[in-house]
Amino acid sequence: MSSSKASPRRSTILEVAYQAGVSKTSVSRYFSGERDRLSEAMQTRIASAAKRLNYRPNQMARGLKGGHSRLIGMLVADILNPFSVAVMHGVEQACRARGFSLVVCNTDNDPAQERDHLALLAAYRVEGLVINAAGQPSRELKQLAEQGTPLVLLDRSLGELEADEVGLDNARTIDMALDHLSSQGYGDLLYLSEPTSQASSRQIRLERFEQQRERRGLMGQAISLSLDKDASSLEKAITDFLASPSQRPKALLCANGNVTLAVTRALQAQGVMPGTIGLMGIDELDWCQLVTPGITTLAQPTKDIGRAAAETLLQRLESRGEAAPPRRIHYQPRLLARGSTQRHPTSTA
Amino acid sequence: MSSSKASPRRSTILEVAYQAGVSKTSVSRYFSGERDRLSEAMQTRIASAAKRLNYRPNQMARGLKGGHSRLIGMLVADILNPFSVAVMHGVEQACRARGFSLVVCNTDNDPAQERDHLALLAAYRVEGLVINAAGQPSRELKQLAEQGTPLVLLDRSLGELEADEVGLDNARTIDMALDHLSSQGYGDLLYLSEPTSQASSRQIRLERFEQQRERRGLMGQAISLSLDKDASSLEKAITDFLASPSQRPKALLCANGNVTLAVTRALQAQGVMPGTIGLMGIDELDWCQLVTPGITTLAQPTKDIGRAAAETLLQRLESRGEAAPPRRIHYQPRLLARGSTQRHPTSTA
DNA sequence: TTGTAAGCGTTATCAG
DNA sequence: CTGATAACGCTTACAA
Repeated sequence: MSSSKASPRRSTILEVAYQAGVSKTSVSRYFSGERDRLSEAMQTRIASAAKRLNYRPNQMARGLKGGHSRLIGMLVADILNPFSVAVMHGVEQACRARGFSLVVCNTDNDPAQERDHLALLAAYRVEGLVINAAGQPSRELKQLAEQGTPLVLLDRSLGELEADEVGLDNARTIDMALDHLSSQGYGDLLYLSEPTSQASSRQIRLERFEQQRERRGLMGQAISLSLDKDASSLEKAITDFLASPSQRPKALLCANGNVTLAVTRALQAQGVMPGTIGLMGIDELDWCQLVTPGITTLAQPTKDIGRAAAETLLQRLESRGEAAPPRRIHYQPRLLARGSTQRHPTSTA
Repeated sequence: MSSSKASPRRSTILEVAYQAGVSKTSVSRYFSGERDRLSEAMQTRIASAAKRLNYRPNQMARGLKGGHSRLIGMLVADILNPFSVAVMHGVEQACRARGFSLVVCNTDNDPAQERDHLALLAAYRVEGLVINAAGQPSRELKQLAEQGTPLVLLDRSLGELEADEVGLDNARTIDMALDHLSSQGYGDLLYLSEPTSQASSRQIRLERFEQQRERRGLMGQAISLSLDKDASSLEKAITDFLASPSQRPKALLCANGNVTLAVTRALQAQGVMPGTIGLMGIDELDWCQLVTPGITTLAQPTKDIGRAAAETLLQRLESRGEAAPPRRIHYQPRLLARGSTQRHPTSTA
């Protein structure tokens, strides 16, 4: 005498067929976009039966039969980073527009989680992969690639793996930063980056900085450190830089949004007044215009990047086995010049 | 003469069984956590065959047979909101820890997208749903609920729908804000909210504000407006408030992180100096401590909320059909008092 | 401990 | 235009 009304089991194609007085096949056709091959009468009957039963085709069964999961997988290195979210947003919209669903997995920059998630995505037979993940291509990833799962690398490239890539033009970005800083009169620069071993884009930026700084005859150095640890190492790096003797105006260049945040905090913790030192960051953040006197940034076109990634992937998907060479798409950043790289006119006179 | 090496088709349980010289069933058992019921010898043979073939069970097939997708669906109203992401992060971790995978769908606060996504999640037979979405329960959602899919509402409650709820203690949150503001000497308050029709939590906060403001004999008012439109209406509201004659110190209270951002921008655009007016927000953001003189906030325990949501859901899942009454879990915020609600001592003398 | 066989809900193939 | 029927890859009684 259980009073709980048994949850009306999900209806199947068979039940719809029965109610409509037609065959499974016809119902299947109705829901697979082949309605034009059914008589008006039949269409109506199926429609009403389906509605009455609240029928939805079971994707699991569909995927099983046809091998089409209509799923795209995405690996995100750090979901708490607004940049990643913005890109993901773009990827998702593009996928949806083409009838694919996106399953996003966050790896927290942890190779173990990355492997787990890849296994999961493989188990669900995703048809393609957008990867923004740590370091070396894991065995899992290579296998997926070998098995013919198309993949596009986002913001990072994985040496051994030949795949499409979408991201920022990192070299050009550094050049733009250097252009701006030196045109503002800064001649002694400290480049601050997160550890480069995990991400190729970090490596490229750092190398380019060193190379171009030298070529342009600017002073300074580049260092990379982990932000997870206590802030002391970062603060020390900044203090040392500030204390070092130099004739030329000093500026800090932050390799990404995380660094910009950490540096801004460190500066504030040490009571360094804005204007004492130049400050510029790669990646635009909500608050960069807000904190006095405004932080100059190079903004990535996150939405474009996301959309491009998805579209590159879906194109591969459509032209299976055509073995086109890998595509590399690199976007230009946009300079948002603000007060943090404006030297005080008063001190110039 | 195609040179493309045909992508080695994904291997199946049958192939593994064949290679290992055993039956499908044994392989299935091996991968379903029933290894202890297999002889050592067999385990080894299966293991090596599986590895050799790089075999992974097909979740689609699994789900089809057993009805267990091991999938949890989550609807997020606005993925670009850091609060949502933080909560999502918590949900995801908790799900993963219990062997479930999370499929996140962003609705951009759009009922149409919400319906689409719900249909999708239903098609993939998710076993449970975490919902943080707009307005009225859609027909889709009701049907899912009726069909017995457990769901937990996050940060918002949906009138007609009886479901578990996890979120902030909104009334208490408003009270804490009022306590803090009045203890700091502010006596004329403007409460700024996004439109309340979509989200119950916004409604509760707004009503509570009006009620308590009056009860405490404070001056002021509450208004709600859309942030999407041009900033002018917000700026006007603030200007009017500032211009209105009043003997008592004025303060702005922002209903959530989005509002805090918009208000901070508006204040800056109008050149209103910090200290001229009090400022406080619900939701902590990366930059609140950064913008001078630091913005006072009430921080939500996002991770706890996310975890609680997932765990409530998974518990329901385990105790099917026990028809326990809905659970309501409400968390307390944490006050982070900063300069923006510190009245200038100098002006007090 | 191991294997056999019957589905799970769809789609694809082939007839009518 | 419509409908049987055989897969798809896996789990799960039921046997042995």
